[in-house]
Amino acid sequence: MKLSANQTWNHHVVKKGNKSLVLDKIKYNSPISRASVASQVGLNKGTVSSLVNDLLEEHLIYESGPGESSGGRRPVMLLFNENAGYSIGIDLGVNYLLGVLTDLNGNIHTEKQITFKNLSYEEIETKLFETIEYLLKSTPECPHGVIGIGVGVPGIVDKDDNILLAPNLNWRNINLKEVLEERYNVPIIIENEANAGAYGEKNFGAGKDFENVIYVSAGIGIGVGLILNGSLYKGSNGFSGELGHMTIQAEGAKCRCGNEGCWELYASEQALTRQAEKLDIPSDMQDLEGLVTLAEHGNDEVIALFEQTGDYLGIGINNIINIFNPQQVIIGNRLASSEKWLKDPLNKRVAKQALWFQQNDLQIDFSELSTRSTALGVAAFSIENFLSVSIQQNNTAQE
Amino acid sequence: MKLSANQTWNHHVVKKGNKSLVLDKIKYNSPISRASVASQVGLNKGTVSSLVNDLLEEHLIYESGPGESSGGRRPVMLLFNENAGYSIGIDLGVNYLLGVLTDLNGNIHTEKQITFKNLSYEEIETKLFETIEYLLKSTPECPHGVIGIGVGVPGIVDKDDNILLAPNLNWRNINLKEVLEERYNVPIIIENEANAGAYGEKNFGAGKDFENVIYVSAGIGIGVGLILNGSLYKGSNGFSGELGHMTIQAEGAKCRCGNEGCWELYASEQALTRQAEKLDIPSDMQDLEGLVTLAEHGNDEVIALFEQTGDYLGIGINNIINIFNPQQVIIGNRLASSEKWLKDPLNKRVAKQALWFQQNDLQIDFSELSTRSTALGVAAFSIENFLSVSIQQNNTAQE
DNA sequence: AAACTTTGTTTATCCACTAGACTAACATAG
DNA sequence: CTATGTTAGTCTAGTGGATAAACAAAGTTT
Repeated sequence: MKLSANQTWNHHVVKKGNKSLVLDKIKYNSPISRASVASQVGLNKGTVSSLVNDLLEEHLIYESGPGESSGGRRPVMLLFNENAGYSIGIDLGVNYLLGVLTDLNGNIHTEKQITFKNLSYEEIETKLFETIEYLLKSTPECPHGVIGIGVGVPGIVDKDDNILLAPNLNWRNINLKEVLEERYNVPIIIENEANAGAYGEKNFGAGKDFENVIYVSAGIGIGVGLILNGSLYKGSNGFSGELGHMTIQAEGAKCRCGNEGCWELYASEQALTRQAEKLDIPSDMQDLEGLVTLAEHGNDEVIALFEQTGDYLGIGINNIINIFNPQQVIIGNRLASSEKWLKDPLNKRVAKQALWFQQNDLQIDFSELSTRSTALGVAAFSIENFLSVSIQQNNTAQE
Repeated sequence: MKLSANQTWNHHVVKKGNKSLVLDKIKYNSPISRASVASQVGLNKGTVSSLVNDLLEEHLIYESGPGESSGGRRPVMLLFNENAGYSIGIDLGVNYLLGVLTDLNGNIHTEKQITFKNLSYEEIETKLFETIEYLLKSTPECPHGVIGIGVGVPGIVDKDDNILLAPNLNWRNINLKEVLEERYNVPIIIENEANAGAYGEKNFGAGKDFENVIYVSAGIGIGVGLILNGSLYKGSNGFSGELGHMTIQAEGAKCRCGNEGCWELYASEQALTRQAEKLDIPSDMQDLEGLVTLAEHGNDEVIALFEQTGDYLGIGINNIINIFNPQQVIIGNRLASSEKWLKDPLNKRVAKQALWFQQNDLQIDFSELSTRSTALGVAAFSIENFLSVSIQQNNTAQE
């Protein structure tokens, strides 16, 4: 928990902080008794009892039957009520839309995916509404209902959740947040796809155990989500992580961004398919899915292409390691499906070039949530927000 | 203020937090009355009175005479007691040693610089002791004496303040912290030179007003200090910011680190002097100082060399902007002395290539503290540490 | 001089945490 | 089955620090 700027410290803050500690303890160590919470968190038994009662009233936790005795009175076990509310997360891709309805632990309750091509903003908006409403209808009865809707988009999102630019969708300056807020009247979060993916993996996927995680979203382009000291770093305007346009080849190929030698010209899906055009393969096999099929069938040229891409991925990841000294780098998004061929050349490049001391305690993994990282990530933002606000509000709402 | 892991919230924390708020208010807005502190910080008048009394007892602040009346009783003005203690900061360079004694506001009270060449570790240690003892002797009488010693080194420092590797000094695995702790019995901080420089500029120099500042220490090599969300980011083992070994030219020139095309091969002092060797200039003018002199005299070849270096600096800084979306990038260390010739090509490169939205609210500056960034930075670490610990201790020490 | 303002202290009250007593509910030994 | 010991959870009194409001001090304004 962190204090917002210019806020003073008082008993309110203390209670909120401790309540959050207790809730977290229960969430990640359930089932657990009040006594164990007290001794593990370091709070007094009475304090824990009182906070637990609050949390029970708010339906954020519940009591299950008595647990095993360890030589005395049997404890009442407490569990996090993952069904106290549900969160909607939407991954809005360039030619697909993936919506999930999750409980408060990120378990998927309903999932809906549609694909499309070359739709206008209005048409996509309609599809988005349909998806959200489908998910809303599928929400089970629960104390808090749908606690928020999050949308991950392949573009630049500023501090006020405005979509400044989504090149592959041809969007500019779109205030999707306001539209959704008016229509659904729940908290809305709009976030860059890579940031969301990073948050998804950090909360529910491969990054659960680490504090410094860099998520490389390798899709048509490359975006990067930065989890530093356990929380998402967004930069001063929300534009951090544009590592796709990091120069790895001075005086290299021209990029549409105006720069030369950008990483994503060498290591993205786009780079892969462009190279594939030069090969002697059927034109309907020149997309990622086609190339994967060909590689599965042992096409050496295509496999070499994947390996080259893996190598270039390694160059950028080596830079990432030097810059951030992370505990973990996760490769996600579309290219993660080609782990099989990317992994070895990537690891080889890093092993060869990364400074020796950087290679200790370093882990390079592929996405665990696969195509769901982003959708689960934005769902996680809402959940996080709900839990902290909920704890605050009920503090003041008490008579 | 941030809570350390696994700590609970109680009255103590509240008091510490508020005391810190009050002290900061006085420090950065002095002279200021109790009443103003209360209304500006948002605390009750009585609370402020009590906290101010604590701070007075600890000599961290003092009362000056009465201020101007604004229609009622005249206020008693409070000021931060910058002379409550002094901090020693040492910049241990490859061939020089700069020591400063500063007050708690980073004002330099005593300064001592020596230069040397090719000394062994033991010899440098002796020089270091001499400098420290000189500074200790020059410390004025004050309530808290010397509150800490910090040393900035040109190398890799791990989480435990061990100097893992300082290539240009030929040091490996040196525990300077322990040596100094035993000898001087005050808190010791060892920090990488770039991290310290970043902290120095953030606290006392060009970066005072910003929360996301990237400090590029362009010396023999390149190191980078990262101030993210107002505090120094060190990575999971303390090895962040090795941007000197960021690849900007895949398949480029070989670096001693084992990698190819590292930034510092193109944009450091080393890069500059290596290029200078190829020019037709006297060999005793081939170091940075000589090149500066030649450039001052209008040597076109040398000026072109500086400009090329500025351009390459721009490439890396463009990467930095894409990665961090900072409010400010500061170029410091030895190359900052050549601002005159580096600035334009650097800015041109960034203006041409950085994404348009990244260029808003972005400032690229050269060091304000010039050669003193690192020394002041390590001094600042001790000060920061002293003030927070001091506030804590006196909380418990009260009878 | 009287009335008003502003500063800073004091007092009473409130809130959340702690320590420790107490009650409840179990296990185990005899 | 009873006595004793152990663990879980609640209750009570006490404490620390914050707040609100009254009050005292020291001005200015009319």
